[in-house]
Amino acid sequence: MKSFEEKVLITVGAIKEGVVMTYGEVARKSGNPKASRAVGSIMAKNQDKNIPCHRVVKSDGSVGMYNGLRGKSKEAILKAEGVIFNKTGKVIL
DNA sequence: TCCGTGACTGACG
DNA sequence: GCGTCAGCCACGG
Repeated sequence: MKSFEEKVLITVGAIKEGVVMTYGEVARKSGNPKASRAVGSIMAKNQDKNIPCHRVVKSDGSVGMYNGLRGKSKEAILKAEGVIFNKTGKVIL
């Protein structure tokens, strides 16, 4: 039985290029819909090289607080990935 | 085992 | 539409 942490890492790692997923969705796929907070916590403590954390955003589509990259905001990265942002600066889910 | 922390979410005013 | 509050969960010490 994999730990919730493992499931989260796998789920996030399975996100395709140009696609974004909310913490809530990741938590749900990981088996705990209400563990959205835990998802962020796990990532923050365990930023896996193979985990495209930048493809994970908040439930409202905003990029969240991720600042693991030097000055590079998630928005710029996601745009490069092909993700479309609306004029309010939020990702199209 | 208990406590603190955090890249969140939903509800309320 | 925005700010605030409380609830939720997993991990490490």
